[in-house]
Amino acid sequence: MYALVDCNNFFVSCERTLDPSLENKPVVVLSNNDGCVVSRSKEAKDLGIPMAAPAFKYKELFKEHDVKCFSAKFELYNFKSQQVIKIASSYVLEFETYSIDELFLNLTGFKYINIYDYCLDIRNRVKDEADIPVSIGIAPTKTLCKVANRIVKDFPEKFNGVYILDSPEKIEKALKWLNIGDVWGIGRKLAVKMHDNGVHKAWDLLQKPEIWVRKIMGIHGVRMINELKGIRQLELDSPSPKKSIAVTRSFMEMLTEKEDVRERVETYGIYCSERLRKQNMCCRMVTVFVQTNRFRKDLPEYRNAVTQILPNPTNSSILIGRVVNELFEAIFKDGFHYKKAGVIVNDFVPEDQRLISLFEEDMQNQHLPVMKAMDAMNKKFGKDKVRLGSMSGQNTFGRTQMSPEYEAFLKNNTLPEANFRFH
DNA sequence: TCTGGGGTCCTAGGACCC
DNA sequence: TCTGGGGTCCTAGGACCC
Repeated sequence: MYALVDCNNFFVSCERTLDPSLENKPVVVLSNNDGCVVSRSKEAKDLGIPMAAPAFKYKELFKEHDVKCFSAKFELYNFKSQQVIKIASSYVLEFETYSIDELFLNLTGFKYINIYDYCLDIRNRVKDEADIPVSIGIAPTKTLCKVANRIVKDFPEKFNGVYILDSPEKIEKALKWLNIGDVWGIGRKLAVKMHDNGVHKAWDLLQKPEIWVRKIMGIHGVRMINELKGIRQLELDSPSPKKSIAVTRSFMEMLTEKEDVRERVETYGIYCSERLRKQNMCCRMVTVFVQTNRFRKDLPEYRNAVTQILPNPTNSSILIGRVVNELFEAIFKDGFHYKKAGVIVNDFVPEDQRLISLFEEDMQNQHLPVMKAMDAMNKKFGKDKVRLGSMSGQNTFGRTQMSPEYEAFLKNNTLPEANFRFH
């Protein structure tokens, strides 16, 4: 059996650890620029605030019900996440950190202990020591663990935070209850296709011929039906090195000046380079994209992206900045209101295993010592304290005022390196 | 006025090779 | 004039996840 430990309303729960008076009140956490709702307390969900709701549309509702809003504080969330992982994973020999607020535990071989009590103990200790409430779903496959977790969350008073989904009877009952759109791996598009074909509950999918599933969903679908039947298709993964790094942001205000957008894009390129160096990796491909505000139908729309393959792999901010600049020149057009831009790097090679083109000058090794020195200084004195001339160093997105509790938190905690897919 | 960010994997189709 | 077939590799785009 596997267990899925899932933090309840994770970002909101983190906020509550700083300010316990938020308990039992509606609370939301907002994305960068305070644009969207990315985490909601139960009370906020009950008010009908959907996930990813644009904050501006709900201003009135927030006011009316005194919903507490917070800007995202990723340093805090990472720190709390590490605490939860450390406690929960200490109970097993093998685990997988699935995301910032979820981890799978391998309970295989736990024959002679009561799994329910064991997991209840995990839950209580995480609550006591990290002050984060979690739900635990236990089942023979990862996909069924997700289902079990869903059941825990939907019937809180019934299950006390832990539910085991093991017998065929329980599984059948659960799948006849679960909407197809709530199955792990069914997104919005697939849910529509399912409904069009009379598949409304998870159970309905199991009644479809495999050929059909294969055609509609590809290889995912076949894996999914087996997982739902309790036949394991997905193992626990060990952390794999990243295959791409992206820095993309919406701008607070729309930008029309070429130089303003250029400065942003170059800065994103430099951030990508820094993150590459942190992993001692070089990239062979750089992509730059720019786009206008897709919601403003009254303004002309434009979006474009372009990719370049580098002759020599690099992680030098200077070299990547230069490429970003060229690519930016290739796609930027005057006369548009730009809202978002980004830089993505991929196709990685370790710093010490680079293959160099015979014909192209290779500056990587000359730059590297300077770059590493810059990184060291920024680590010591603070982000962007030492930077290239092309960066303005201005903060690019707004944040609400930091609370005294958070200031104190930042001061008192050495923050671990993030190694997650963020939500 | 105001609408997130960062990832992974799969597939179809084109280019190219023999 | 008529012009095969199979394989690989790469890429763009689409789907999903949190």
